[in-house]
Amino acid sequence: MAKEKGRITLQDIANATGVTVNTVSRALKNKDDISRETCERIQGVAREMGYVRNYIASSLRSGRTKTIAMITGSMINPYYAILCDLIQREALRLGYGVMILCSQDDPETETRAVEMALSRQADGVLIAPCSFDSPALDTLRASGIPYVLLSRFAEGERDDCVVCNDWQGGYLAGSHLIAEGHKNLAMISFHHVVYSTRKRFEGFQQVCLDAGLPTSAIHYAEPENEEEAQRCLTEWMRQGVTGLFSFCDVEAWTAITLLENQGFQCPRDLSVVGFDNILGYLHFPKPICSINCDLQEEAQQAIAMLRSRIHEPSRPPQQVVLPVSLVCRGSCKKCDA
Amino acid sequence: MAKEKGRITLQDIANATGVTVNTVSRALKNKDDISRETCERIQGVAREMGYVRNYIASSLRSGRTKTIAMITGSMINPYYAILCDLIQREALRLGYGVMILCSQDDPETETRAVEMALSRQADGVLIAPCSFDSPALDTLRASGIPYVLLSRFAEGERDDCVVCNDWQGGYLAGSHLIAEGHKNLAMISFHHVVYSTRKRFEGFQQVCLDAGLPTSAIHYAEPENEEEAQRCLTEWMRQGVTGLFSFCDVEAWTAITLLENQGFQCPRDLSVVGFDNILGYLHFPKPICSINCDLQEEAQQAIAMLRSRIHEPSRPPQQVVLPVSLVCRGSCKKCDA
DNA sequence: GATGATAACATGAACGTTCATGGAAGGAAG
DNA sequence: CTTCCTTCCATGAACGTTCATGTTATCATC
Repeated sequence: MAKEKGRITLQDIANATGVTVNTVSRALKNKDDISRETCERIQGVAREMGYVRNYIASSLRSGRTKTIAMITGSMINPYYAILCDLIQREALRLGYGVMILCSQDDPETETRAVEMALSRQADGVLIAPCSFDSPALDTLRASGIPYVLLSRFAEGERDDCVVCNDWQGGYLAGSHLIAEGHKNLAMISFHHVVYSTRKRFEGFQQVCLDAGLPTSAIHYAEPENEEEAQRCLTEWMRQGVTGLFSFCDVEAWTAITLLENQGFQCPRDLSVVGFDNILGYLHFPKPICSINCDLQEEAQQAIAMLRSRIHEPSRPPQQVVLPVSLVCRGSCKKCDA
Repeated sequence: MAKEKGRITLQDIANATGVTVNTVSRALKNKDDISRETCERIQGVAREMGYVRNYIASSLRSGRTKTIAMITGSMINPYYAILCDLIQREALRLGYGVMILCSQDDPETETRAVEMALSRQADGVLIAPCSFDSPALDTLRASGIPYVLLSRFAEGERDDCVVCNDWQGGYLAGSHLIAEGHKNLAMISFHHVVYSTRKRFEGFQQVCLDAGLPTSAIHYAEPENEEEAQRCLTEWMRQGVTGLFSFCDVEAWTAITLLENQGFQCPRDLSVVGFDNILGYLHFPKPICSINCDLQEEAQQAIAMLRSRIHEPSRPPQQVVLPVSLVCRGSCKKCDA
């Protein structure tokens, strides 16, 4: 039954069933214009012969590859790894393949990634760009390929994007620390991811001001490395800071460890709130309060938006901002002072 | 210069330069049979027009897609996320795209993933299968597509594979604990990944026996969930276990946290050695002794092996076993007893 | 100056699908 | 019986590239 060499093609099935390739194609796609029995007979033979559709040939003719590209910084970052996993899961469910491309936060590599997506004729691109003035973004916009920005806002609202409510997250984090009685707070962010960091701090700052804290009790730092962070944290402890908001969970963890190196303990000496709630996904049971964004929701929304863009290329850009919530898990305690 | 609609094709460049598509194709591939000046002229015009090769059309004709599929359980597991990142990085360097497919350790989804890889005409597949009797593996073998097993041995050495030395890792972990004076040891593995778990325990057991420990001082458990793990750990502490070898770092962390819930501390009450050394990649500074395998080496070897299989489909299967080493970071201390 | 070799391109077909039509058979309506 | 409409399938072309094979010039060789 099977051919001598290579894979089974529509022609092989056509020969075996006595119809033309076109009829086989339509039958396998369950199109109308095919009698029920012919359709079932053809599908039966196809299954029996172990046919798998050649998407390359299919794509060349139809112009659709049923493949999307996901461009992110690095999957060594658990946040992006989880997001990629969820994106891939949703895509597979819808019959899409996902080509994952990591830029390593390097603009040149990011451009190569975009070119790879274009040359592979991806139906669309999901991208968490390195920065807003990324040349890769320009290439993407100029190419005409559908795309959706992830986890980052673009300026001017000219792009489709899905993002969590960074501002609200910062507000919630601060509000939790304040509710626990803390009156001397700080935020730390190791890498300055322009948009997210700024928005999170703005929300954090706002709740502090709303609670009547003086600006002298609202600290902020963007240390370049662990040594700098160490010095910064030590200084904050000396100044009587009792509540810390960290840009993300990984960095919260780092901060806690750095503090423990100095003999401090969390939450005894410092209450800490993180962001992303990745520890929930990672099943690391170490309890860290965090701001949770439903990444599965983010993944599904992103793919839905991309698909709508694919089917309606000229619709106006949409921005989806996902709500966040506080997950309280024990890295915070009531302030004694 | 640009076309009205759609992308630039070889035909467009041919029209612009006054040669045929074939000549353009050869020029862009730097083939011989093209004069130097024509070649450079064509490449210049192509660059100017913003041409990107349509790999779909290219693949249909040539039979090569320059795309590989990577099938793994889940990228929520940092170990696989890191591996995927490194694989992708190496592939991009060599001009390959990577379609990443996660099986969620579900055989049915894994089969869908293999079918996706086949239908997309991937040049080859890297797979860390759910299990050895996975039906997806049978489909893969029957399809004739080049593939390499990752992180898992197959029985019978009939497949190409790249794996780290699990046995040696277990031996090293045990040897470190013994060198620190521990005489009552245990190994814990939450999920029983058949091959790796068994090999790691065999190595661990061997070094214990070599050191003259009685079998009553070599404990082992495969708890199904955290409650069971909790009971198990508590029991071991009661029995005087002072050294623990964990299947992987994530689980080591879980174990440590479970112990801390009971008032125990690491390394004060229990010395712990993990596996995979993912904390090094994740920049989580929490010090955990671990067995390190060079994942970048693993990624490069895997891709090299896959490419050699692609170019020489009938060569005998190869097995590469990568050496491991102990990374000592402070979750162990000398035994007081 | 006839022969052959080589360089530099052109020509036509092919990859496996899908799209746009075409057209035969059968039934219903007038 | 004609006309018209379905239903069901066939025919031919097309997607953009690459492969195998032709076809000229150009130049050296004897």
